[in-house]
Amino acid sequence: MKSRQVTIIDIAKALNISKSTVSRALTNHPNINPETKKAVLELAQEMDYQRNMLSISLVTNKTNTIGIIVPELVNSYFSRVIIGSQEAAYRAGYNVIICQSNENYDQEISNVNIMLSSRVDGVLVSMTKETRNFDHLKRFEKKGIPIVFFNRVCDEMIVPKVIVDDFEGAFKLTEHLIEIGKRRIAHLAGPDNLIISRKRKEGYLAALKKHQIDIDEELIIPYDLNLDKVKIYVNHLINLPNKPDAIFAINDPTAIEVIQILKSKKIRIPTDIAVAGFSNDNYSAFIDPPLTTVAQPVEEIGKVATELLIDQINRDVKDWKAITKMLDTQLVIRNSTQ
Amino acid sequence: MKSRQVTIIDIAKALNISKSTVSRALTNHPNINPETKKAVLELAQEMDYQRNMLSISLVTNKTNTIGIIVPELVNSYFSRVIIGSQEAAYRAGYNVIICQSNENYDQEISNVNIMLSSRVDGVLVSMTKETRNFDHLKRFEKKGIPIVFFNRVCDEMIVPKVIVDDFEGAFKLTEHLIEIGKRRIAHLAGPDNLIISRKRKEGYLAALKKHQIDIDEELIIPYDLNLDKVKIYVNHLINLPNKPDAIFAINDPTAIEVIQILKSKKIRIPTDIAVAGFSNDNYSAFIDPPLTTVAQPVEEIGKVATELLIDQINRDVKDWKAITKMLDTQLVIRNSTQ
DNA sequence: CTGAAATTTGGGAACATTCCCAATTACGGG
DNA sequence: CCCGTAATTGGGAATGTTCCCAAATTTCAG
Repeated sequence: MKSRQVTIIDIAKALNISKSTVSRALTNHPNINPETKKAVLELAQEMDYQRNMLSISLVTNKTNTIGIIVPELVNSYFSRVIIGSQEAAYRAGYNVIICQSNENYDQEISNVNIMLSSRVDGVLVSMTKETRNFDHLKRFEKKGIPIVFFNRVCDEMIVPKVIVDDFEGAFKLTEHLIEIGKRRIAHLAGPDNLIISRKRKEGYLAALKKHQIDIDEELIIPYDLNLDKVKIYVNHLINLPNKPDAIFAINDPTAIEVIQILKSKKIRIPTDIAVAGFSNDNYSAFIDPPLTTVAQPVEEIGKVATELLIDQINRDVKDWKAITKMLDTQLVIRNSTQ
Repeated sequence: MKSRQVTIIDIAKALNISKSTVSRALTNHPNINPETKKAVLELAQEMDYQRNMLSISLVTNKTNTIGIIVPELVNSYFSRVIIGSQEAAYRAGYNVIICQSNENYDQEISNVNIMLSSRVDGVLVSMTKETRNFDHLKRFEKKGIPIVFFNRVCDEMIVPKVIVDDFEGAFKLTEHLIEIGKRRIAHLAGPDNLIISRKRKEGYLAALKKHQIDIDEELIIPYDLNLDKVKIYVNHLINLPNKPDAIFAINDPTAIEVIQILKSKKIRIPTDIAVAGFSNDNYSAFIDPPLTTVAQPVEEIGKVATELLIDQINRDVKDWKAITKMLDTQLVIRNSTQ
């Protein structure tokens, strides 16, 4: 049971002045006698007054808070995006509230409601892997609350988006695998409704095509990003009559899981099977063998998305701009492929 | 520029009833005609009404929000605590706002102000490594806002705390190093003002004493947790005339850094020098060689701390209870020591 | 039918603040 | 010393909601 906090009215009464004057003193308003201001400031300090953002937000219709909706936090990718975002937000005087959808569509809807009732000034969203209907996200637009997508973006909505060049990253990576002599390159692909999954797969296919390697559908496994299933897929792949000599996983956690499984079966990496991931998560360099992957500027994504969002917040609805920023990736070659 | 949102008054006007009635319909108040309620609910849905938590919090003097102040987020330890906390908070109907102090005392003070002006119902705090004065944290207590410490706790304040048995963890770990035949065990210790640093060091010393190994002060290096300095200390240690045969680092990130440095110098782990850490961060199992460490139930810490906090929030100030929960650790032996 | 009780509704204060407009006070030139 | 202007202050509406109390309406026993 929180006790009542000090208000400007308490200060006003104590100094026998009006709350308007106290408000002016506290907000650097020009129309105030410096002496009065000094007295107010001193008493405020002494009483340990803290302004109540709730009422300020209520009257100004601005909370200086942005919301972030991510599928999960255990994944280091989203944590890092949040770190980048928080920093940019903090610098611009914004707070951040974070909601996890746990890759669950209904929870994403409930997250939207939380953001709406908290009256955030804008939201950053990366959708769940099961989101196929976007009505809940369109509610932000309808209410004039800017939304910016990152990573898992929504094609249907014309709003700012921050992504990386997934096609090119996957292309470079696959080409690298070909260059080291691999020919039967398997791909643990992501769910087809996510644009990043499709782009990465397209990059993979384009590289094979360029090097005139026949596409073997058997080597392309659509996978729902549930790590528990990786074992099944890897087992399936290595028991194929014509088994792969490389596995390109949709992301680093998956690739690391693949490595663990291959190691447990005494399959040599990369001699027997090379393994590569995507994202360059912060421990990918340390695992054994170190993982070849495609680095994304993850914190940068959070930062850019947040800056885009705050810019949007400061515009009038009719001046909203739907820029899509595509950031570059970088191939990071480590021992899992050489 | 956010546009005006739908309010209960809009609904009231549309249905030609009073805002009180609308409020009752929306809050499951018993004194309302079911028909009226149905009409209100339907219209609210249709107009996409979302209650304004700002005004609700203002009148109820309750935000259903807890604040978390942590030194940093890059560290996987704190991220994991937050995951545990968020889950427990969410289940109890609380939102979470997170502030990073970046291990900086002044920023911690500013974080306190943010929490105070956001009128959080309670706070979870893990202090910076430089915090030696606690006046800013005592302000919460003075204002009747419950505070719960975890990991880096404050001795001076009699409030709930959640810690792990650092002494015992360090003791078991050091004993393990002794059992595998190591005698000159170095310790990269944390800052002395942090209780966890002291406890871990005491555990280390107690194990040496139990096995009648002389304490060599030269092997105990107080270190400020700034990873960049690890290289200097490791270099110093391996250039000692009587160099160590094991290094026990205060935490996993430090231990991993130590491993990288030793590997770069072609020092064999664990044959020449064994390495151990503390926390069992989520990638410690994957590095090469896999790191021996002391596992803490990190998510559990966040969960327990949050539950303690919410319990405290629901009590009257005079019924506050200052329980300290000590959770158990577990020695995880991996190849970096065998 | 009547009147009392029960149900349902409305009005308005309260929450802490900002901001506009009006009122008061201070200042300075003639 | 007076009056116009500038500086400073106060009053009160507004923000969106809850909740108390009173008013209105309905229900039903007699």
